[in-house]
Amino acid sequence: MVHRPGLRSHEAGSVTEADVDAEVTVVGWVQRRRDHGGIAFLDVRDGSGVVQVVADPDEHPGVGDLKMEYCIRVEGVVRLRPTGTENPDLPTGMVEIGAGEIEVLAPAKTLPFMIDDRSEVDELTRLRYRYLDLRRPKMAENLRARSKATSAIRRTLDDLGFLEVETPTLVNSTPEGARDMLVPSRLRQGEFYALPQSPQLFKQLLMVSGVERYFQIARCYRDEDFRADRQLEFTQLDLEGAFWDRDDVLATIEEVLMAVARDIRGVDVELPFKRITWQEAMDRYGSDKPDIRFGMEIVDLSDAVAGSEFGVFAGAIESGGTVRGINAGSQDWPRSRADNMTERAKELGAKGLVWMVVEDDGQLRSPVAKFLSAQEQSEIKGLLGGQPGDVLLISADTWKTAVTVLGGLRLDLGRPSGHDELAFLWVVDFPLFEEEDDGSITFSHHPFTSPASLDEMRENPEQALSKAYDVVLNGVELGSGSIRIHDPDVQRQVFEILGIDAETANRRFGWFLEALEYGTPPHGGFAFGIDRLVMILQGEASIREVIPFPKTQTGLDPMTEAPTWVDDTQLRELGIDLTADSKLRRDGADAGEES
RNA sequence: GGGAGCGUAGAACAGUCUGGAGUGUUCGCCGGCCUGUCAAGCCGGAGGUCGCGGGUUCAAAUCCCGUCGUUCCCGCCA
Repeated sequence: MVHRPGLRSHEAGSVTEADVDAEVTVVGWVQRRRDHGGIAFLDVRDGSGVVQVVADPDEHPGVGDLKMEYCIRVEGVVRLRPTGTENPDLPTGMVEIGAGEIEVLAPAKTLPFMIDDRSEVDELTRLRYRYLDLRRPKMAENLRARSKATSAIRRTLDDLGFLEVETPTLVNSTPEGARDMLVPSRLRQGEFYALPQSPQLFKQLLMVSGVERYFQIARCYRDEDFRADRQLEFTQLDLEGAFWDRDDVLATIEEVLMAVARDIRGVDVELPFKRITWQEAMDRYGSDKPDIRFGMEIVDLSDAVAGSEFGVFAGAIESGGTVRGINAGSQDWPRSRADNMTERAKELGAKGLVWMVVEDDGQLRSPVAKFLSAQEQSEIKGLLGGQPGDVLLISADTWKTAVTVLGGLRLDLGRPSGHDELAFLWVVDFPLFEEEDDGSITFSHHPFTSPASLDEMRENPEQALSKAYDVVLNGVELGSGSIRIHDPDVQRQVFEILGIDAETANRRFGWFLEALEYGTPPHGGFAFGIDRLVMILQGEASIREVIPFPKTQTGLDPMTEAPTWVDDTQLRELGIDLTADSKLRRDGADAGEES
């Protein structure tokens, strides 16, 4: 099947010197009009690029009416631009089209904002007119990149013999993990579906079903607060393989990610990706998703200050905590900056922050210097490699808080702003469980993750490792996976450790436990966020830039104004009553719209 | 749930700290001129509920309180 040209003979961006003297028809939007009175230039843009059309106003008296973003069709003859007027910045810059016939296919209203990459427009306005925003070259390129990503994923997995299988998007709600997006049932009043947070259990069922290699480009939903890299709905590559162990999963994901990076960036990522254990990631970078594009690693200073007279240091160590530091390098360090960093440290959970500046003479300038012996100061400086001008930041706290705080400050102070470099990283050997604030135990990945060792899980669950792994790109968690539990008895034990008693487990997951009873192959898989991946590959700071129609931080689509109120008839069918407060606001909003 | 920033013409901003007539810049829009531009240029013009409500004041875009919207962050996100 060939590409059908439709109304055009040539794509605007593909007209070249080879087409000189050819009669061509191009269609597209008027990017710019430069009207010199006796001659007028039109930049005509379609999906492929821009070509210059030259019109004589005597022959085309209407050319002056062609405003920006008018949709037009131009017939004409391709010719070389006169010497000296070529535009080397444009792929079509050697040629132009001498206009024969110009037809307005559709006029355009005055634009709410300029369709170019130069103007920075408020995001609310962009989203209200997203269809215009998507015409901007950068956004059009982001759409294409996204398509390339899914295409590379499908091609790679198809080659590897994977089956693309769709799983339901109306599923059971589960109270664990993220808040579910709920959908009320009409046929079963009072009951609710949930939109899936991931196809987790269905893909495991597919392993039981004999689908040995499954994938799906799956829309997933989590009803949690927004961030620059979080929306209510997002798209994941979800995959699973039977008779697999960890390295089979990692190698497959590496193949996929390499293919996507190659298709979008044109670079070959080095395989295999680096690997780091969770413990090492936390110790060195204070994060389970380290950005390894820069150093500024966390250093353990506990031994150097164990006997210190400085109560903050000594106290932390005596109570089982630790003292850690980073060398933030050469920084301007006025009092205000120091205060800001201290505030930030507190925001990240610290009680305070010790800062030191290495002076030209090697002395440490710090509010706490007077509490530290010369030897302690010297050891701190030595361990952190402090050179004159360097700022040293030290946190004394529990291990978790100390490394997390320094990890956060490290990102604030050292993280590269762009995404030119692609630093993929596997984080492996995650803990199986983690402790909640109330002391209870919860899973760190999800409750279907296989423990690394059954004995360890039973005897020492707090320390037990899991067969879970994350892939990280430039400090962003792209996704995670694990080898799953395929033995129903092990699964029941994990539920029990999590405080889910047998009766509850059977009620909620009995159907799944039963499925595991029928010869379930060992299996494992992975899921990564396509939005986040494309965001980084495109050098964007927010996933909204690579999602065609995203929502604002309060879950609003400014264009369609979703979500909207529904009337009582609809609610009655669903057996749902609004609270008095919601009703008031709804009826107030309705009245407001009518007036 | 909490913290911070922002909200002034169709767009992006300056003006707000230190109150004094809606004062200004760039782009767009309207009209005119212009035969080689490519973010064309030149001349002229229109366009404002300073988010909204309240307060202080002789006087509020500016100060105070509240509220709405938006962005970023903390919590949250298996």
